[in-house]
Parts: sequence; structure tokens; C-alpha cells
Amino acid sequence: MRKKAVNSLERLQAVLEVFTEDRLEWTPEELMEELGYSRPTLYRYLKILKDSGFLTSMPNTGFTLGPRVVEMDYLLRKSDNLILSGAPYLQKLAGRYECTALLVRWYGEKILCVDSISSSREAISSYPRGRPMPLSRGAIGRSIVAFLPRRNLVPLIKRTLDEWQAAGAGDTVEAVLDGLKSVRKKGYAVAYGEVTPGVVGFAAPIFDAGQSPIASFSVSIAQDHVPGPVVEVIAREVLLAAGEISAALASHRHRISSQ
Amino acid sequence: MRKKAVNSLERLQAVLEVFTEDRLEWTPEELMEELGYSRPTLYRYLKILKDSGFLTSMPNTGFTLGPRVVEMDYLLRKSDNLILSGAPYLQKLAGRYECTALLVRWYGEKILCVDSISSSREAISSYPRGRPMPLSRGAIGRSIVAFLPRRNLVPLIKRTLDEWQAAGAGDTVEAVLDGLKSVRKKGYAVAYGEVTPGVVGFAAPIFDAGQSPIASFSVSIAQDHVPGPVVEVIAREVLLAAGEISAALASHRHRISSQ
DNA sequence: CCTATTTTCTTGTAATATGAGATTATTGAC
DNA sequence: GTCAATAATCTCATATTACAAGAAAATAGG
Repeated sequence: MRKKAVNSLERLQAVLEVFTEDRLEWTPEELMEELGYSRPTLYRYLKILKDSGFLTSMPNTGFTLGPRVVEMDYLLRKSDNLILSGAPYLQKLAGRYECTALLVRWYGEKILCVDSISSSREAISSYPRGRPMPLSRGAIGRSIVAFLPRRNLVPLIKRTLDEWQAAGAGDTVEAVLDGLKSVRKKGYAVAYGEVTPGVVGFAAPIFDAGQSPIASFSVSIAQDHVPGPVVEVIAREVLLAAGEISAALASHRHRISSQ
Repeated sequence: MRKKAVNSLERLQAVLEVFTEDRLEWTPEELMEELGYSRPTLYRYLKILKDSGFLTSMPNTGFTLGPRVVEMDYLLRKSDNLILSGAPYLQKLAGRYECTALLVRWYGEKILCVDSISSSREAISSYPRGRPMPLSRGAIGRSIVAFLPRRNLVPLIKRTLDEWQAAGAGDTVEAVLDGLKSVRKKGYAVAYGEVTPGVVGFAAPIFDAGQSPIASFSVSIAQDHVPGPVVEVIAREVLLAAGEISAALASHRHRISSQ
């Protein structure tokens, strides 16, 4: 359910929002139908988005996302402090264990992998960089949600209770909150085979200014590489890394404000 | 020199255009100065771009590109026919030679790597995915420019003659055009150490509908891996791959139009 | 070359984007 | 916690300009 665009600027953005994983190619006719814009208006919008490179079209093909996106992604990788601060820790954990280490950003009400390194041969994640992941399944989502302020947390769980039920996180809002409370106590989340069978996930929240987490640092590792006592060790390392990334972000903010 | 934005939609896009490799972080004050927008207008624009995820801001930090970019890049990788059609050929060439194979798109008046695979240990390209490359230096630029229609080609060379001179492609427009003519005759371009010393580049144009190339398929390989006669062999393979990618694009168009 | 389709241009009109200033949130310091 | 300073948003009257309908132009395909 898309929020209705109320002005021309939002209507322009709305064009880009219909390009989703389910539908990556749109003809002008289809866009008119979907968005409810008149023909000249739609073409005006398309022209602007095409000129700026966000969209491209080829003869006999609908419109698809354009190369500007690739360029912006490159710029983002050079500017995102989370990625810049987190990369050394991805390296470190992936070097120490045969695992996949991920940086996952909290974005809207989704979570999104923004960087990862894998030292395991079968690193086929079903959630690669850029693909929104479910919030309710796996350690990553919980590691973030558990640390949201109550006033955001409770409505979120209420709204998405069915997801949490399906993921086995509890049948009532209270039960889900209880589970999250223990994550909050420990400071990190662990999940056994929730996303991929046979894979253990560790995740700890990354904070920016203070109250609300903005991302998660996570490690996925084959279950048979993790005998009982090692669980604690890895969890501690993940927690430590997340803490140090948070500190790095804070120090960057400070650098900026005192320039 | 940015083209002046004439309407509010273009002014909105213009905000994103100031985020470049030279300047990845902007405060509202700086943006007001740079773009000449009033305070409320700028904040209106920033709100929209922030809500749509294109920009983010953290306390005490300016605005930077946001996670929406990462998500869109994921979607693009799933939808761009050039990437989809080209990937098997990147695999193939990188498997056969110790090299880096690239797909480079012609975009505005720039060229941009949109995908690459490397089988060489030192694959440190100074032009990774998403970073615009110079047109006048290296095989890739020439492999595209040489096939532009004359009415676009001549003004382009005239406008950028200094670059071509600096790259040693000729001192006059005629000399540059002559060099390109031979590329056009062979169907591909070869460059010895133009971008990186000791590295040979091969590139052939990829066509869409017909006249004008839209991209280039390219292989970079260490010069001492390429004894004389092999040059011809690799060039032929690159040319073949580019041709087959072009054909794949055409067949996709056909599939669409006859659905 | 010509026809069919796609895209862009006109135009008057109604909608709405704009900027100045005031107001309200946020933040950082004490 | 309170307060000052800064940052972000709101209000509102006005002029700007985005809009739809149809027509024209550009582009593809035969």
C-alpha cells in the first residue's frame, strides 16, 4: 500500500517506487494505469527521470532503472559512514571464522544489507546487498527491533504480529516483546537456522546518536562450525564490533561538528 | 557546468546532482548557497528526498546519499538486460584468461562500468563499478566513440579535443577521427598501457537497436600474458562476445514486442 | 518510402509551489 | 534537569507553473 503522493514532487518520486522486485519493467501505458497520471504528465515525468539517468528505455522495451543508479551506488559506498566504519570489522570477522559478515541498515520499516564479506565457499545468501530482508525472521531483525524505543516498538509489533507469529517469535504481542527483552538484556541476538537451515546468525545493534539503533552487525556461520562454547565467543566479538562501529560513527559526527 | 533546472521537478533532481565524488556530504546551508533555493523550499525538497530514502542525515552531519540507492542498485542488477545478457560472457572470458572482464555502459557523455568479473589476483581497477571513466583514454571509450554516428561524433570530438590530445589520440580533430576510423574498420579497439601501465585493454561495442552503440565489452589483461599472436585471438573473442550480447539484447526486445 | 505508434508541443486554466517571517523542535552546554 | 542557540517546519498571500486535451512531431517497423 503506497502512501498517496500529494504534490508533483512526490508524484515524481512515486514513479520510481513502482519499480520493485515484482515488476522491474513498465510501459508508459502500464504506468498511466498504475499511477493514474495523464499521458503528457507521465511523459514529462519520464523525460525528467530519463534525463537524470534514473530510468532508461529501449525501443520496444518498457522503462527500467538506469545507470545513474549504478553511479549513485558507487558514490554511496564512498560516503556512507556505516559502510566505511564497518568494513574493517567485516574483514576481521570474516578472516577469523569461515562465515559471512554483514552490515545491515534499518531503513523505513525494512532492513537492508548494505555491505558484506564472505569467507565461506557457499556464501549464497538469499538476501544479498540491497534486497530488503524480513524483520521478524533471523537475528538481524531482532537485534535492531529489540532496541527500538517502546513507543515505536509496541505499535510496530502490533501491526506486524502475524509475521512474528509465523516466525515463531510468540503468539501474542506480549510474548514477542518478552523474547525481545532478553535480546535487549544480552545486547545481541542469536538465531539457529531461522533464515537458512543449518546456519546460525549472530547480530548486534549499531547506534548512531543514542536512543534508536540504525543498523546491525551480523555474522552467519554454519551450525557445525559452532560448538557450544564458541557461541559465546562469537557473540561477544559481534557485540564488540557493533559497539566499536557505533563509536566510530559518533567520532565522525564529532569531527564534523567541530570543524 | 550543470544545466539550469527550469521547473520544480528538475530542481528536485538537481539536489541529487550536487552529490559527486568531490563532495559527498552537504549541509542545508551549503545546499542553499550552491543551489540558490530559499530555506523552506530546500527543506521541502530535502524532506521528500529523505522520505524516499535517497538522502539521509544524521545529527551534526550533513546530508549524504541514503539506502534507497542500495536497494535500487539491487533492482537494477536484476533488471538491466545488458548486465543479465553480459554476465555469462564476463564469466567465460574471465575463466579463459587471467584478466578482468568488464561491461561498460555509454551514459550521457560518460562511460560507466556496470559489471565486472576478475580472475586476476591484482584486480585493483581505478575504475570500479559505478565510477565514470574518461572517454578518451583506453580501449573502452574508443570502442564506443568510434561507432557513434558522424553527426554526434564530430561535435563530440571537437568539444573534447584537448582530452584526446592529452591522451595522445591525435593533435587535430581529423587525426583523432582517423584513429577512430581504424577502430571502426576492425570492429574493436586495443590499448597498450593507456589506463594502467603494463595492462592491455581490448574492447568491442555492444549495440542495441542498430546505429548507435550503448555499451562496450572489454577485457584487461597483463601485457606479459599476451604474446603477439594471442592479441588477435583475444580481440576476436571480445568482438564475438560483444556481438552475441548485442544479439541477446535484440532478442529480448523482440520477446517483449511480441508478447 | 510510407504507415502506425510513440513521444513531445501547444494552450488556457486551475492548482500549487514559493518565499518572508514567525513558530516550533532539536540539540548541546551547563 | 533547564536554558540558549541552532535547526527545521509552518502560515499565508501571491505569482508561478503544472496540468489535461488535443495536435504535432519524431520515431520505429514494414
